[in-house]
Amino acid sequence: MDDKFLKPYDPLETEPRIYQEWEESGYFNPDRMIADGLTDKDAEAFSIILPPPNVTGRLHMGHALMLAVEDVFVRAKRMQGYRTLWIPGTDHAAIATQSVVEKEVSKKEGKSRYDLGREELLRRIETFASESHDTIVGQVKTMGASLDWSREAFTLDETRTRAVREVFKRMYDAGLIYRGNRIVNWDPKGQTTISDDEIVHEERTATLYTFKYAKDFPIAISTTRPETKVGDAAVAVHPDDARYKEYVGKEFSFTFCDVPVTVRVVADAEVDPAFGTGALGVTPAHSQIDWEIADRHDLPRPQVINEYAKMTVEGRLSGKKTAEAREMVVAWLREEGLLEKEEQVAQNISTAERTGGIIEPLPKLQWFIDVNKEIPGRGKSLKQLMLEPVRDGRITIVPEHFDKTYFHWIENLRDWCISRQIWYGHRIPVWYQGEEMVVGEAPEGDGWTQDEDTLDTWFSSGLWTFSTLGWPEQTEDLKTYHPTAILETGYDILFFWVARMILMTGFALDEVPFRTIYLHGLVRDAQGRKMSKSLGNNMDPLDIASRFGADAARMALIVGNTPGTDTRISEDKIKGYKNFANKLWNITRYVLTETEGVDENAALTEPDAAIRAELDALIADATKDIDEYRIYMAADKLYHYAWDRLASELLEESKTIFQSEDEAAKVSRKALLISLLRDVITTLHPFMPFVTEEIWKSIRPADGLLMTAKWPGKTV
RNA sequence: GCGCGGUUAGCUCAGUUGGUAGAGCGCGUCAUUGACGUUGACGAUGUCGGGGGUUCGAAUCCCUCACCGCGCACCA
Repeated sequence: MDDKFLKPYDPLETEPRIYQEWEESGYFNPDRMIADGLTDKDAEAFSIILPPPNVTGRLHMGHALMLAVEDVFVRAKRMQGYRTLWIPGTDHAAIATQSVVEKEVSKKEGKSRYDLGREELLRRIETFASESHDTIVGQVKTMGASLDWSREAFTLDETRTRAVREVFKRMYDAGLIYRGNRIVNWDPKGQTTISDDEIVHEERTATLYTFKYAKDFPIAISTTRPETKVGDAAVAVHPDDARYKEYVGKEFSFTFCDVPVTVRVVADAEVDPAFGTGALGVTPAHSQIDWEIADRHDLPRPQVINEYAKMTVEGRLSGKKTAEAREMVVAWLREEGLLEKEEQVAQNISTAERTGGIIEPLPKLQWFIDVNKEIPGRGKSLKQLMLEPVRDGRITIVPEHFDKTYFHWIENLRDWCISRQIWYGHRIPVWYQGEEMVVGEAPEGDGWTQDEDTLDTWFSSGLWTFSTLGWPEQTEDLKTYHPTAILETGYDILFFWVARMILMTGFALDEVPFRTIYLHGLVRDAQGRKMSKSLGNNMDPLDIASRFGADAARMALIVGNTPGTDTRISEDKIKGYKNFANKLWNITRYVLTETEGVDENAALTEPDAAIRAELDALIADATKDIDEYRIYMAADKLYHYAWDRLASELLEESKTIFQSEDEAAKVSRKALLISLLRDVITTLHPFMPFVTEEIWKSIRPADGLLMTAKWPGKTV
């Protein structure tokens, strides 16, 4: 027996060494598996593309969960003989990464991005991104992820840029991408537009003011933003509202807080006659809903607020911030005796997810993807392209009930604003010269200027399953591994990302990006709180791995964690699985000691054969659990078998047998123990790859790496 | 407002097609030079949120109510 078993299992010493062996073997790469005859070249493919972590710093426990779950599937399938590929990568995460670096620069040097300039800021971001990348790769390896590093991708590298430009051009040519002047979500703090999904609603109390524009104006209106009223073009009332019927169609001009304003009274069914005075002051340029009302009634759209959330009108409000302007307008209303009522109301305010800035709806010339337009030659819209595969079962969501959330979101989807006024990211592939415009690749010759804006980061992540496989080239990888088998990610990015992948893949490849969406929940602390910097309850996967081992962290994240449900993690739980690793270690020590030199193929006695059959049944069960995405159950079953059945019962009763005079029983039991241990270690490998691999070296020294061993009972 | 999920042992959660409730942690008692104290044995605690229904039988299916959490939308 190996001397190493005389000491308790030491994950810290073992894990990095084992990972290095795996990497050096080259077997994370399926081509190598095939070349060495470990995988059949005609075997069914099984592929997962790693959701690329943002290069914004370090990984957290949510990433550790993602890696653990995906590695379980990948290792199990690899052992079952599938042609298995798991591709790593990172995401440039445009807006997220740029804000982190901007904050840093502002804190350390007191400089804004405009002080640095585009080129210098980009240089800083790239340095930061590359450092983050290296940290992240190190962390991913620590967790034991069996990723094929030879195929690593980055959302902003050359191949991915080619894919982005190609999709952009095809969508543009299909008339799905258009440039339009529309009201967008402007983040004055980040100085960029953002999509609807990047908005976070915060509940606050606000004052609702009820007043008339002028003494001789017949209708009172209510608003929480009186400063915007200098940009009003209409007052809208419900068509059936008897109170205001006589005014519909009439136009009124007056001076409102030094600003000349003309409003028309219009009838619009969207207006709720029961709210406030039943009359709505319409500010087309600074409210989404009002913009739509303006569409219906052909109203002018005077802009009165700029990109810095400052007033652009003449008079006393000129150049004032909106908050200050609001107070001035209220003061003016009081002076003029126009204010009728003030009340406190609860209000959801829109803020930008990344910067916390309060969103200012502004009309701007931006790029959009039309989700409702029929795709030429396809007879359906992008929206339908997103709905159909989930409806007809080509894509399954685990857990299933999330399909309702998915449908609900898509049905309410509006055109996707894809241009951003930040500098880090894929620059919009459009070049201008005078009236001319070229889309796709840079045109020859001088005098062309590229669009200043960059693309929403989700545009490039939407291509991830096929851009990582080399598209638009028709590569072997693309043919073999696409569609991918599983997309495993957090339910919180179902819309941001998952839906966009279905959209992009449906459009570009007329295919689904994956067959199954496995959604994991949030990892919370022992008290059920979200992990956050401000609470100081973050767990660092590296720290956990160094104290308990990555195997223990993986088990703790997987057992009892059902898809779609948040999970709590505590050091106690992780410690429990560290003990389990040691338990396996000691089981091995006992079996090795007792079975030295015995015939492992000896015939089993009847009772021993029954025990062997019992494990076969359990493994069949656990295999089915893995196939049906219940890895939390598979892990739990194997854990209990190893500890409660194998160690506590079978090993204990073996002691009696080994002390007895029954030689046949002894021989049989020894062979049995060897075979039970071998299969327990094998089937636990996807869950606890390090300790099982280390044990394998001692129990099957001639059989190569456990990661390439055959899964008992099931092959592809 | 619309939608989704949850409510099971002190705590955290499993419970796959309906068949008289499970795990981990914690707690209690006992054991011990044993493969392992990172141990073992034994033990206690449950009107499975309330009510109703279907069924021979419901934690599980249906209806309803309550509370908690989340998502989307949003009233100006």
